Amino acid sequence: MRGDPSVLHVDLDAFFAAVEQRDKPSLRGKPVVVGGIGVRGVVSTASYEARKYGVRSAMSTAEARSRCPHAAYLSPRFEVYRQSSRAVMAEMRALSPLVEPLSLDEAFIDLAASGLRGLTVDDVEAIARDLKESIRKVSGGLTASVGAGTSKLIAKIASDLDKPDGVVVVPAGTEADFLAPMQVTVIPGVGPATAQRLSMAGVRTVADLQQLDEDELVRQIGSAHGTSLHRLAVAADDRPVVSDRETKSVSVEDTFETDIIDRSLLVAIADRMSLRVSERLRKAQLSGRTVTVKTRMHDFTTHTRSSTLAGPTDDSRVIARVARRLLEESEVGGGIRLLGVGVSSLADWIQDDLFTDDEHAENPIEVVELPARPRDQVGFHPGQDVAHPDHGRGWVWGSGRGRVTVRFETADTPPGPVRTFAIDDPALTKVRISGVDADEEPGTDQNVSNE
DNA sequence: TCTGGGGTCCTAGGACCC
DNA sequence: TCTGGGGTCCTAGGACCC
Repeated sequence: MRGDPSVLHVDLDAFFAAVEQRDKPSLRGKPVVVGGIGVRGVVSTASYEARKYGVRSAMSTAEARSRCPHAAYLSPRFEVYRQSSRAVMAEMRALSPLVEPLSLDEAFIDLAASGLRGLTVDDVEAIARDLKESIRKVSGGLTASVGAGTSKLIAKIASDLDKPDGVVVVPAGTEADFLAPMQVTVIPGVGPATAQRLSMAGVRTVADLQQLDEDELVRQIGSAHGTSLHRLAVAADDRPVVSDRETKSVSVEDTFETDIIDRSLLVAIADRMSLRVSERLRKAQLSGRTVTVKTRMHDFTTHTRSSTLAGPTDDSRVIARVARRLLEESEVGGGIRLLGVGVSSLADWIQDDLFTDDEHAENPIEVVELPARPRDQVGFHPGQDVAHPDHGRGWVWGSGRGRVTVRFETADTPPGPVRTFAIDDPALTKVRISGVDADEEPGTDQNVSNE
């Protein structure tokens, strides 16, 4: 354990909402809620003005609306948040080369890695205030809260104590006493289920936890969790700050406004998800061997099915074909509220031409507009790709009674808006996307281990 | 007014191998 | 011919985080 409080945890205050208030002056000083705005939406971030009404992260947007009807409800603009996040992280890296981002709005900084030694509480406070000032400058006025201590655990907990816009430095040597009076749930990793188990053993505060025998703790909550929690309770935390953590999985999922029973629609959605997963793998220069399909039923029970290939792939057609097979094996029952496709067992190298298709690798998605002949307008089926001059590219969600419903994709909110057209609307043209076409049999079966 | 989307890590059982 | 023990891989599910 280090002797000075040289681990910093930086947390941007109400990040998504703060960015929206920064960019739209009319929202400043007013309640702002960023998250899913549909019927099954959930709050990502509430501004401090909205929190006064009891609006919280992870709350359903419906509940947020009933608590604070006059707030502004906004869909997240991830690309904008990513830009600000990059600028803020760059300021942190100017302070120390060892920065570990935890999400867009949070990171650890190890000051020892920049050669600073024997830092006093005053030194660290001054560094933290300078950092907050430079963050404010590069981000157009965003505030951050900073915690500092001799370990990640202490820094993380400290950053939460004086939000927003605060600085809390915990002196070396005072860590166990600092933690003792707090609820066990302040320790990251102790959620509702663990708290419930601990409570049955009479443990509510960290002080209670400090008294508990390690063997007893392991019996209550399992070996890995018990051992680490026993150490964290007495502030024995030597986890290093690690930059460049490797990605372990890439996935896409979507909760539908209403449950879906139609298997052909589910297949069309799974194909698109496979395409998006493939695009993200390629962008990150990754490939993976295990494809997982996730389904959430109407009653919220969640199932996963996975299949591991003989070698890694980033090919949308291979991913889609495995996803389809896994989906076929999945129960649809009374309807599915969520579908997801993911790839894991990642390698940072890509299986070469032995198994993948050259032409496809170079042209992962190609959009070809077909001429709009009247007879092309009939026979829209779920998943059929279409284009519209005013709305861009989209795909058929459903059709019937002379109308066709199209879902348009936008860069920031992938499920995109849904619009309905007359089935003979000449502006709506059919489009073909190569890549995951149901009728193309790619014939790379040797890639699938258990076929 | 029911519960997002992107992840990480852990557990447990079965297959399979030595 | 009644029965081992360890290691690794795969699958499924669950807890947790932001």
